[in-house]
Amino acid sequence: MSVLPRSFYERDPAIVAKELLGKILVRRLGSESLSGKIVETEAYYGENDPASKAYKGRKKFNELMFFDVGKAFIYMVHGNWLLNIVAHAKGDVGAVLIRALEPQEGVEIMQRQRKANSLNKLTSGPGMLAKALAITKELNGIDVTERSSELFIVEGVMEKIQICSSHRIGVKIDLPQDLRFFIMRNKFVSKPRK
DNA sequence: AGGAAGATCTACT
DNA sequence: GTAGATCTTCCTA
Repeated sequence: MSVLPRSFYERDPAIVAKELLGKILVRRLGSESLSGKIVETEAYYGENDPASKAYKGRKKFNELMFFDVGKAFIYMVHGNWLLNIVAHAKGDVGAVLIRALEPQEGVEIMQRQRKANSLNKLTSGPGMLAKALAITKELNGIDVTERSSELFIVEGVMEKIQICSSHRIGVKIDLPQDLRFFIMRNKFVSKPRK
C-alpha cells in the first residue's frame, strides 16, 4: 500500500480530515508493526478557531501547526497524549486530530500497552489510541509521509464508506460548522451520535 | 505557584 | 447513563 504524499495534507483541514477516514495508520515498534484504520477525525484551524491550539498565536509548542504539513503534532491533555497530523493550505494554519481507530495488526501488543481492554474499547478515543500505539511526545514532529518513520499513514483498501459529521467533541467554543467526521455505523467511533 | 486542558476510568443511580 | 476524581504538560500570573 502506498504512503500518502505530502500534497495530501496541503489542503483545507476539513477536507483532509474527511479524506483520512478509511486510511491506515501504521506504528513501527522495533520489529513489530501496529496498525489501525482511521474511523474518526476532527479538523482544527488557526487564529480564528477558538478551540485550536494555535488560536492564541504561534508559540513554541504549537509551531508545528504553522509549518510542517504531513507531520505529527502531539500534545498532552488531561494526562492523555493526542495525535494530530498537521494539515492546511499553503501559508495557512491547521491540523487534524485522529480520534479513533479500528485495530488491524498487532492487537495483542496494543492490549498490552493498555490493560487488557476489550477490543471495542481499545482505540475508540484519542487518548486510548495514543496509548495503544505507544504514541508520546517523543514522536512529536515525526514525518508521516515517510515509510521509514516510526509512524506513517498509508492508503487503505478502496471501499465504500459512508461519512457522517457532527460538531467537535469536548471543545469549549466550537465553530458553527461541523468539523468532526466519522464512518457511519463503525463500532470503533468514540461517540456515534451527538 | 496555580490552573486549565480537544479525556478516561470508576463508581454509582 | 451520568457524575466525579484523576491523569501530566504548558501557559499565565
